[in-house]
Amino acid sequence: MTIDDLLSELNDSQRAAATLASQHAMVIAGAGCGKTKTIVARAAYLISRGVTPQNIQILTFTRRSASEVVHRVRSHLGDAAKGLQASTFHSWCMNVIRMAPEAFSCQGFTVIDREDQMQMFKLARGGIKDKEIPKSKEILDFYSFARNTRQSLGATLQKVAPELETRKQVIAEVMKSYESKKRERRYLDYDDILDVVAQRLANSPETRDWLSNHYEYILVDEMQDTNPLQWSLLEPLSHRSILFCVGDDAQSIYGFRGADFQNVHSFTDRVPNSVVLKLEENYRSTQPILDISNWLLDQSDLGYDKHLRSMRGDGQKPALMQFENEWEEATWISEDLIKRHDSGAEWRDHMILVRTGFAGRTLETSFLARDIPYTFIGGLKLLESAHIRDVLSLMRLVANPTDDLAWARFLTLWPGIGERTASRCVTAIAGLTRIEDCIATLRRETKLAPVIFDAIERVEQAKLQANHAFAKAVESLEPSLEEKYKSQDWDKRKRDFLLVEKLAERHTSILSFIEDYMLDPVYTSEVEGVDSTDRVTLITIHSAKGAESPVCYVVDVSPGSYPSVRSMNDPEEIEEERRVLYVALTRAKDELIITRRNATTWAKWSFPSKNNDDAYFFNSLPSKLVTQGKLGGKRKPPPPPPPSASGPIHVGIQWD
DNA sequence: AGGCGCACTTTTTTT
DNA sequence: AAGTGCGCCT
Repeated sequence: MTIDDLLSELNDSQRAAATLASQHAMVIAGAGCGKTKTIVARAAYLISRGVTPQNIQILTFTRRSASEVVHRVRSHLGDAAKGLQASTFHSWCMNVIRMAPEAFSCQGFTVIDREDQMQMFKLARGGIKDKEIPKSKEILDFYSFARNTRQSLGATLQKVAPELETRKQVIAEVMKSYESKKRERRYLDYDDILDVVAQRLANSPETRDWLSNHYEYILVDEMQDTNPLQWSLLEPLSHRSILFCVGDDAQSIYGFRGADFQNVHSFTDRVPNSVVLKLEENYRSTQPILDISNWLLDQSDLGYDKHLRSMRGDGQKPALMQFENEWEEATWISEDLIKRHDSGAEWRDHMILVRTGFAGRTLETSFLARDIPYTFIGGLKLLESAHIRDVLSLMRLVANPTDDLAWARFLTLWPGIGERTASRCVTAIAGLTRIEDCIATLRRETKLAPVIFDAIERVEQAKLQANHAFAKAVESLEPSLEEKYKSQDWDKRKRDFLLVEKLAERHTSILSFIEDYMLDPVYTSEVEGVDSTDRVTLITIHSAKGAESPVCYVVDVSPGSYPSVRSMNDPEEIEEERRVLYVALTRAKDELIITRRNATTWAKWSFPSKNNDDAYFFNSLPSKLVTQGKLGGKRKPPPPPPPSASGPIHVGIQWD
């Protein structure tokens, strides 16, 4: 296929965007208006005009969209597209750091995830007995929000938790302690990965020149969800590289991570000599699906100024189904899926959108019981599950002996060693950077069983090949792990080990393996039923950005859930909830099925003061926009009364 | 004192 | 699924 064929598939506005001359641009595009298509065409166009693929960096939100973009450009241009890079901000920065570890002073660092961070905050908070300071999870959220918005702690607290401003000093102490421990142990948290690069770009003209020389063009997808920290990566490069950003203010759903939906509007102020282009024709959905989505935005006081027009024309009205409770809802969805599959539909054409990972669990159970093949995106990630973390802890401490979170986890796997003993061992080896020194010290000063040292040494000998190291680690830990998980799906966990070993084949270094899968998650449910690729997608709305499906179920659109009871104090958060629902509704191509149920007892009970019904987005939903499903909540007939007593009962063994 | 098993609660959203 | 709290055992 030639570039002209590709361009002729676009409409005028898309083509104008894709073939824009060398100028910074912000493309504002509604849901389903061909954002990905335009980015693909832009990249292909640039390459066809002689730009070296290596000099184009595409930044997307998830690894799925990254690989999709590259795949599509390749399918149009073939080998000419070789070397084209698309990645998430995090994996991009990680690659940059790997290109020149010395320039960023990041040799031998271990990337840590949220759970590790929380563990550290827990330790940092531990010494303080004040009951009024927030939980470690909250402090972590404040910390990360402050860094992503590049605000001071004071400004952050004022914004997200004004009632805690008087506690600022204590909270600051906890954060300082976290930061110094993090440095000592050579950890990089998710925010560090971006910040390290951002700091160098800001302070080292040399680094800035070196990096901007790499990129003639930077293409950014989902611009509305980028935050100030991410902007501090783009801005310095924009002096030499040309930015091409695509986004939709109405789909901004990462405010909790510091994104501001206004940023697509302020683009021309922030970037001199830039243009704004708009894509307004929707090719994804039929008009009735867009009618309800448009209606939802119209209800907002914020003027989104969005009216999606379908190029596909009329279609089926969305269905709104009412249920008594979540089990009834899950059962109906499962049975509806089976009905569709029986009449010839493919599983893969169905997507179930949920607000929380937790909410997916009931559906998961229901699918498992009925043998409906599915993938759950946004659920538990393979490398985050307890048994894999156990094994990784041994690999981590070998790769970075100052990693005492790993030491603590590894040591407590052995019988007779609990938190206390482990922490004493960790103290004994504090500051030692060579694994041999750690082993020697522990042998001398503690009474750890020799098998423990054998385990470490065996992994040490295999550390130059990640999959071998993993296999050795599993081998040594298997007896302990079997004991620990024997009543908890041990067979399934055992299968996961083989899978992770396979994933590790592509990697030599342990640290690069861990980095990669930390930033590039594999979900636990992708692992099961590897045989079939025809599966239903169960997905959180936040993970569903950019995704689409012929048939979409949007689950639990009930009072108290949209907006969520937790957001009702803050008008900004309510608006974000509205956008979350908007994203969900606009994923559907042909059929949209919205389910809801009576407010959960949980919501009513834990937030009794809130009137869920007043804020509910569908309160004034015009009935002509949907087909009301028959009320699923038919009450069961009352059970028959128990029979009355009919004489004494004799129980016991039969005597002959 | 420290380890460990058991019952109980508790879930926003992600890199 | 994992965290917390409690009480028993070594």
